[in-house]
Amino acid sequence: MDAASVLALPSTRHVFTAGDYLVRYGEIPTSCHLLLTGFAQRNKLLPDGSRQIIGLHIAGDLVDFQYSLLGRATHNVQLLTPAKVLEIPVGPLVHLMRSRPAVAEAIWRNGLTEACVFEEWIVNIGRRDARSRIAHLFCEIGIRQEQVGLGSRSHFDLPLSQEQLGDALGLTAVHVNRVLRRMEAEKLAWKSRRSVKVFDWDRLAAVGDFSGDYLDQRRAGQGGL
Amino acid sequence: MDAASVLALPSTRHVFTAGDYLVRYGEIPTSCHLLLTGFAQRNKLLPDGSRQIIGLHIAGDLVDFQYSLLGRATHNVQLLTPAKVLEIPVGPLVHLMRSRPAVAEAIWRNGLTEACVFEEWIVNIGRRDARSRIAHLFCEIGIRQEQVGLGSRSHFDLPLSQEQLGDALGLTAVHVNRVLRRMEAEKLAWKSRRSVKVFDWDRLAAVGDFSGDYLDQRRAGQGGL
DNA sequence: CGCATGATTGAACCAGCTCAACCTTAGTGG
DNA sequence: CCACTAAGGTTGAGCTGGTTCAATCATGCG
Repeated sequence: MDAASVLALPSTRHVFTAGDYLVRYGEIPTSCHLLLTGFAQRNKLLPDGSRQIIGLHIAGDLVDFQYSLLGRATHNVQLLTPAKVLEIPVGPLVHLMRSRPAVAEAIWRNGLTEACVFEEWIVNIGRRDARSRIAHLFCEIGIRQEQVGLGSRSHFDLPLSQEQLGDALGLTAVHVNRVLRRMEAEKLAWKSRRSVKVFDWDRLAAVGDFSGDYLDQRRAGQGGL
Repeated sequence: MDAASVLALPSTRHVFTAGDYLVRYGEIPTSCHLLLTGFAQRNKLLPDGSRQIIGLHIAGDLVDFQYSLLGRATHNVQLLTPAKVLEIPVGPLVHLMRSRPAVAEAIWRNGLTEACVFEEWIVNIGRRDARSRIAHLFCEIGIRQEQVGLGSRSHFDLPLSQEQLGDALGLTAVHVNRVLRRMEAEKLAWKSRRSVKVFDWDRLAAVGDFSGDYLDQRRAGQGGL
């Protein structure tokens, strides 16, 4: 199994608390992180102090391998919750990928799926209103967690404050709050401190213009991947 | 040379006109495209008919290789100008990558840089106002073209209509127009039909909160890439 | 010359922001 | 077990960047 061979690499286990950094902007990375439990977030800061969250990670995600191949980190990676993390030196992982193409291709496909998520985020932030953005994000996270066996699409963890939700969606915490209240009143979905309950999945997906196709990692193309 | 070995693959040359599709949403890709001349754009359509451009390509870009490894295209790729395109079957390219790790790694690094551009787009659209968004995009395209020897950062081609500029930046054509006029009056930059003249690069970069670091492909990390 | 596409401008409107106050909740220390 | 506190949620009021709609102007092209 690919996963087993990654886990067999030299690595160290760490326990972090919410808010801890896995990677800081500008750092030269020497290792990457496999999130065993908990949630993480990648973000960039702007000169005026505002923040944009550019991606979310759930347990099982190999958080920053791709980026660790670049000379400098282009963003921060920070934990949203206490978490257990496996820290894997980049060198051995690259070596493993060279010797086992199947591993390389699995990791690569993983990166492709991530790119598809990026695309969706751009569309979401660029062209949808607040309600649709929130709905789309809820759908994405619901499906991703269902895929790895954490909760179901109708009830799953999402430990983001309204402020952080705003930072992920290009919105203000105040506005997120109002829209969340509205979505509750509409019986679409309900967000508590750390989780989401979806009352009507089909309607939520329609509101968010969500199609989960792009999250399916098993799609294989011509190239033999 | 890596580039030479890619060019030595079986491939067919095509000449397209502006607006032609290289890839359509939902298609099953069997080949990828190297843009020899001209400009291309990747986009997604929304149910209400609006469009979000999620990336721009200039001559020299291997437009959609990464995505051709997925089962179905997740977006459209369309030409902005007449263009010469090399169409390369995916199979042989994957084979080449397996037999020549250096090629694989070059292509991979290329994909990483693209991911960095994605990140910046999310930040741009999510957290910057219209003037900064436009400034940032101008800087990005200017540097990218300078890198490959097409024009200079102070004067380069950018054959996007104001409508298309809006679609790339999450704005309206009308608003793009007004902001462009303002930027001209401020002697920041001037956009004609098909090109951009930058009057004051430093100020433009400051307005767009632009740092070109992320576009540098030569950055190499620990992994030997 | 005539047409089509894109640029420009004005006016009214509104989704989302800002500012500021107040409320709730979950810890924490005693 | 309770008082205290800090972080985050909720709400109101006023404002504004960007949108919408619609008309007019420029331009390139057959």
